[in-house]
Amino acid sequence: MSKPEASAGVFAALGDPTRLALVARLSDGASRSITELASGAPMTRQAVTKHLEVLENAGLVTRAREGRESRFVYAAEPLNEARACLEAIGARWDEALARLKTMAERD
Amino acid sequence: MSKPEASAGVFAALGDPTRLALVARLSDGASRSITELASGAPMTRQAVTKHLEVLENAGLVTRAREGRESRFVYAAEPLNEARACLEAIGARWDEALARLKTMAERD
DNA sequence: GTTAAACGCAATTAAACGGTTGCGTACAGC
DNA sequence: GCTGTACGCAACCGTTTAATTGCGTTTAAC
Repeated sequence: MSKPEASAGVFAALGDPTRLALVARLSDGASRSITELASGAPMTRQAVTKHLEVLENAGLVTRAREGRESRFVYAAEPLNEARACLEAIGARWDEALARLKTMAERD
Repeated sequence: MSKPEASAGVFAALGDPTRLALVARLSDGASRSITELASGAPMTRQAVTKHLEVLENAGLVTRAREGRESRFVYAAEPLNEARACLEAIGARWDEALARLKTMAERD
């Protein structure tokens, strides 16, 4: 399982447009090399490399060295935990709304 | 609706343990003052104030001035959009898995 | 074995972040 | 009207972040 605090790291990793786009792009399950991911991005390959390292440290992505290139693959668990975290917060809110509604009807 | 890039700001706001805890705490619908939220936190009231401003700018929280105190209330929409964003990514991943499974069974 | 592609490493820079401190202001209560 | 509470503002500081640049290394391909 996961403490809510552990998800903060995942959110921080997703909290950058470039990285969020990288994750979204990789979520189709295909593995991609760094230059492949960097082509079309408005920044250097090195910058993309750093973003990928951040994602890797957050566990959102896995690196596999193949010959002369590093290929990255999406990893599902951390994002699922983050999603569960948001759903827990949303559920708490929904229950609060339900309670308010009940109290309003009780008038 | 929302562009995926818009959710990055929400993730960035949630990407700090203190702020994530604040949001979780406020998700019960109750409004709380700054000192109320700062008491028990391992930092200054000013630090908490800054975190609340970040959350407010991300739209995750709403401030209402009441007399001499600022009370903060949870706002649901941005987190729901962020949740939808994560679900979209997860769904893409699930579809990819399903495709792989189909191809494996086709052998 | 040269060459060019794909990458890693290190230094550097500007800006943003997280946090503190000090001080001034608004306001509730006696 | 005074006093103390709850804030807001602004300066400041150390650290982290995002990004660039330059250079070296590995490896595929001819």
